[in-house]
Amino acid sequence: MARPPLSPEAVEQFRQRLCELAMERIAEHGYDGLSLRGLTQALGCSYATPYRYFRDKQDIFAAVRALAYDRFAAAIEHAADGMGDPEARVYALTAAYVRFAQTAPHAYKLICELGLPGRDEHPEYWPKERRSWEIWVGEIQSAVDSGLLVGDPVEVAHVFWASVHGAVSLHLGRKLVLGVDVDTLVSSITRSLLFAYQPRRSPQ
Amino acid sequence: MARPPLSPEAVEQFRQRLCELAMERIAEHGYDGLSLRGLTQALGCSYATPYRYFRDKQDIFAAVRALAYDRFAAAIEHAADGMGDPEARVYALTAAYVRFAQTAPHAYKLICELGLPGRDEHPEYWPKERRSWEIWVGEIQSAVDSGLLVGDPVEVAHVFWASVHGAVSLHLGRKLVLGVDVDTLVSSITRSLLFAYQPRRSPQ
DNA sequence: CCGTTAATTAATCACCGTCAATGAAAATGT
DNA sequence: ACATTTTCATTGACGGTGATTAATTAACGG
Repeated sequence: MARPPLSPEAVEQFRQRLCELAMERIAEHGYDGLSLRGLTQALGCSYATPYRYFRDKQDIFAAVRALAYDRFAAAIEHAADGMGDPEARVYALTAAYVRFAQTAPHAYKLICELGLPGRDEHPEYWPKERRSWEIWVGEIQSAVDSGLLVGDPVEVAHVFWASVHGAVSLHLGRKLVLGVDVDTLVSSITRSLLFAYQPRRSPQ
Repeated sequence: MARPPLSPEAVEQFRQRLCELAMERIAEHGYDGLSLRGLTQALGCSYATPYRYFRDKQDIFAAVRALAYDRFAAAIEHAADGMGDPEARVYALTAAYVRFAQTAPHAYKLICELGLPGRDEHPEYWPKERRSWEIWVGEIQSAVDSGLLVGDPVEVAHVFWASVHGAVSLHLGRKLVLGVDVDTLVSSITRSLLFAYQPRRSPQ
């Protein structure tokens, strides 16, 4: 005999919409550059409305981070599905990494670029960060198992990750010199590293 | 017959001290996270004092950026001086890059990590950014000229830069998995890329 | 209409950049 | 020694914006 509470779907929909916009604004104007007032204005609601869906601003940040982590993991998890050739799998993995950073630069910056505060205080995201890393190192592990690469999988995974991330980072920061695009750069990096870590008779 | 103005050295000293602190705070709390009030409080002076040494807040940002760029260029410019072996020169270059990021992480973040000021809005720093890049690509050019590496120097320089920057970026962001340190990671990367771009009989 | 919930508005408190007014400091001329 | 003059630095105030909460209004189902 009263107005019914919002359906859980409606709640989730609002949270999703807010997180999406918040993610963009954080990636563009930095962690401290997000204001509830500007956010709600762009969202078309009053600046007190989010307090029905989130405890406070910190809670919004937490939700945004969770969203970004989940998307990143999903983007690279099935990148190499259906590919039999080990080399093609590695190329697909690094290409998927770049594609994610290009199609969702805000999410990528949020994860790998901006050093978000609360990283040490909020350990609830350690598992999500760890999962992404395990997907990545697992793919490198398969490449080693298949005989495509040699070396300690963790070390090789770090080298690949650092190099690809570096290219993506420079691209997002507009540091790449004119005429160089990130796709060919990552392709060159992948090819070079595949060559460097290939199995050979006489170790270097 | 009056109180003499501050000596240029004293002025420069204050500006230096302020820029140093501002650099730290910008790297930690972001470009917009710097407040004159907190800055001056940590500096031990009143919040109006900086207006004797800088026009406004924008002017402070300009000085901080100039300082960071100059230090970076100086750090890598003479990294390979006195080394005759081309391979040793490349190792010295990447090692100097990492050492700068470790000893002056705030300056490094300001230059390569936080892309906030934007070289489109503030074109006065494009020359400084360009100079650093020219030092880097010049060193790679020498390696190509000496026969250590083959390929387009600009492309090779990008690959080396992206990879080393990626390792440094992950290190500063505390993303490296426990047990992996950035020095050995960059060493591995340098070794791998030197191997990948070495001259060989049968091109890949 | 009533009760309940959602959403908006108003209000509180804190902080920031900037500048005018004010006080302190220091060297010179007497 | 003292007053004067120029410069330095602090304080206080203003206009603006931020987060957050209390009070108010609108929306909906019985």
